[in-house]
Amino acid sequence: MDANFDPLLLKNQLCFPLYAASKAIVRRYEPFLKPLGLTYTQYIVMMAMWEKKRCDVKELGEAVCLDSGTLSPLLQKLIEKGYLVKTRQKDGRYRELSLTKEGEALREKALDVPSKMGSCIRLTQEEAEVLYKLTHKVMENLQ
Amino acid sequence: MDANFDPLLLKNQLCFPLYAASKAIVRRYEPFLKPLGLTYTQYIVMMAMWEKKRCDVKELGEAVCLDSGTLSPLLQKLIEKGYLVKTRQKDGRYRELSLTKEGEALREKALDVPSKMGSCIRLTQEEAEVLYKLTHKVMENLQ
DNA sequence: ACTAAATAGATTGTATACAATTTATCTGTA
DNA sequence: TACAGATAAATTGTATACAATCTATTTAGT
Repeated sequence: MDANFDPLLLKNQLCFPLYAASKAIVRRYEPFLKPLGLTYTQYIVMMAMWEKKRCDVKELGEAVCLDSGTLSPLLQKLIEKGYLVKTRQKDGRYRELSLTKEGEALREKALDVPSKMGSCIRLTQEEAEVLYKLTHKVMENLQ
Repeated sequence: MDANFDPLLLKNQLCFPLYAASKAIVRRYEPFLKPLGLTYTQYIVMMAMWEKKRCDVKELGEAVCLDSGTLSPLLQKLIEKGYLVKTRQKDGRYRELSLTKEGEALREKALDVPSKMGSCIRLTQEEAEVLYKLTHKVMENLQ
């Protein structure tokens, strides 16, 4: 460790560019998502639902890394937009979320969002793979 | 491109793990920052101020990638905590931000935060460097 | 069956984020 | 010197995030 190394300089931070890049990317998504009537977080939730078709709030929260404090009002908005429905399950503590016809149909309109974003980000295939692996590793390793 | 490749599966997303990792890291910072009376965003702003000593709101915003809509109320909180002061400049459109004695002193208490976080994240030196470079590259390339 | 502990989801309170707008001030030009 | 346009910062409105708490329901032990 260099005696002159300042651990509190912004340019010496690892987490700050991660945080800034994440925000910049979310911001860049918005024009592609606006025509679908979705914010980025709503889009993530819809991706989880397109995959699962039906699930409870807890399972959804684990898939998208959000707690009920964030999900409850966000799901309410997706229900009001007509993309999801929420029903009570036999075990009255659970709610079952499922896609409406409109929610299913929205997937078609979203199909080209990933490739549009891909060309905005402009990483090589290899760089993207390394970044993918490292961010997953951060999530797994964090303690 | 594999015909079975589904671009909308969460596991095929590059941005989602970046977004999730960023949030997880910010969450992990909080217990280290709580004793300093700072949130993560406030800590980023204080790092910029420890480096610059004095600057206007626009320059600070560029350093930390935040706009005046986020900074105005956040700076107000740091001023109320006694870490910063804000004064009018000759050009009345500008405000000069500067550190108070307490703001300067806070830096000493923050010195071990980076190493504490480093051991939470548990990447090798090389992995950290690659991640650092790739997140910077994303910021530069994004268009 | 009764009830304490556990669990799922909702609510509350605080703090970001950021687009869009507003306000205050300054600058360039006729 | 007016004054239109530009610029910095603040405000407004909407949407997250998340810790902490609350409510409804179920489960386990007796």
